[in-house]
Amino acid sequence: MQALTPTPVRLSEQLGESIEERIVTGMYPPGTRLDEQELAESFGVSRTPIREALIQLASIGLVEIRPRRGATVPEMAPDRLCEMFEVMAELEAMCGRLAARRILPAEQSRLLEAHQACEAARAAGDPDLYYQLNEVFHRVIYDASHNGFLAEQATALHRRLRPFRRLQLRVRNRMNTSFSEHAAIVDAILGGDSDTASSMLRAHVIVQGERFTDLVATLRQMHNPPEAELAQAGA
Amino acid sequence: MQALTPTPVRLSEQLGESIEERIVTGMYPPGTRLDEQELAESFGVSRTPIREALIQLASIGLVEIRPRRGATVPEMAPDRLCEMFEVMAELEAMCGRLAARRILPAEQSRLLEAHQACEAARAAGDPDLYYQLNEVFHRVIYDASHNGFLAEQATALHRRLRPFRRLQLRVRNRMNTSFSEHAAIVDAILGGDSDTASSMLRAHVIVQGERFTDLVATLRQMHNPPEAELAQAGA
DNA sequence: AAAGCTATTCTTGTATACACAACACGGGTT
DNA sequence: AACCCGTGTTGTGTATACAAGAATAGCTTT
Repeated sequence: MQALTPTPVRLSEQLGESIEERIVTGMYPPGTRLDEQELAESFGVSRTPIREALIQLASIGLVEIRPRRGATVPEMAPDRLCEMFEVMAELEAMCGRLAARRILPAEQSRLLEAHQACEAARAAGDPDLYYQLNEVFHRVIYDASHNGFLAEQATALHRRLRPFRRLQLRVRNRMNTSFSEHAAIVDAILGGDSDTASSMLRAHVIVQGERFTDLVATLRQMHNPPEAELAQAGA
Repeated sequence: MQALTPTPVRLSEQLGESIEERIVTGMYPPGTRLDEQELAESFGVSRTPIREALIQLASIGLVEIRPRRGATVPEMAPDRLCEMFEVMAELEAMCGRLAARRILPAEQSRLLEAHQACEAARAAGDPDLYYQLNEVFHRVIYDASHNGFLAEQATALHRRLRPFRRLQLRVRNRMNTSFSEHAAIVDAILGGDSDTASSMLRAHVIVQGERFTDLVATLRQMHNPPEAELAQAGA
């Protein structure tokens, strides 16, 4: 049946990514019931690969499956989200600490490039572009830690927090402060100062999870699909 | 068909745990091909729940699924294992740091109880019992961090490293050194010294991942199912 | 005899069918 | 009128059937 692609890979894998996309973009806000039949029809496949995708997403924590009661998008309590940011901060700090000690010349170049790319986006005042390049920047640091498992864990959690980060980039002039923090982080890593790199990265991430009120506002915004944002951009 | 229980929970869930058990106990050593039909017959169920269990295990990293080529128990390269211990050490350190600041009176009691239970096992020279109580000890610290997400992550990784930890408890007098390290950790946490708690826990875990030769030996032992152990227990 | 190609077989991936539990709705009773 | 119980419907959980790709073995050819 294959409604999506000539399927060189597992269909359930692709479905998982599609469903994940629908969750993190807010198309399926927290609390949504994920009916297997509906999803199956929506994707033009049978229930089997849908189930497999849901199980996979459930084991990452992106959906919640209760026996005989189906799958739902879990409600992210604000404190839960803070916990996740707290862990993210520590993972990033660890990446920075290791990267400062282990980074290779080629990676140093990549780090500088990523940083300069962010600068361009900041100067242009483009939050969406900055958001995208910011991901690259952090990913370079993950890889420079030379701990593949750590990099995987960090990437996974980063992806899961993606929607929240993204919305927070629009508050105040977060983009500018974020960029100046990046500069200090680059200095510390390139200078081999692992302690500074570590603590700066921790602080860089934690600020996003610390502002409770911002966070709650962000969550509310996710529940009501971003009409305000669209209106803002459109008018 | 339900060969296992009157199934109050998902069958694939239980099958996943059973298969996980077979993997971590060495019944399915790294590199083993996990044939869906064989597993299905072995458990007296159809392929469907087996597939779901395998997918779930794959998303935790406990098995590896390559499209159209089936599931296998991944070969754990020693450096990969070191990476995992490095991350585990950092998670434990974070738990300790937070626990030292946030632990409640009731949890303080539980920590002391767990520690004293370990002491009993150490005095009795029972590595298996010590191993078990050691898990409880660490779990108390995870919970005392009052970061549920962190506790989940730490528990998951701990489980995944279980078989390696377990075998390493038998080398030298690891049990005794482990216990004295525990004592210092308890002091630091109860004394509210988060920095000490953090660095002691980091060191406590990292030693297990640092000794490359021990680790390689452990891996080899996993490939040749533990006949020595069985003979020891049987005779 | 060795190498390459083809056919067969075995296993995974997907679809469909069936069973059973949970929820909803309606009728009866207190 | 409100609450309880039974029945119907909906949707999950498991089994089975079918299709397609990958591995293998046998055959042909050089």
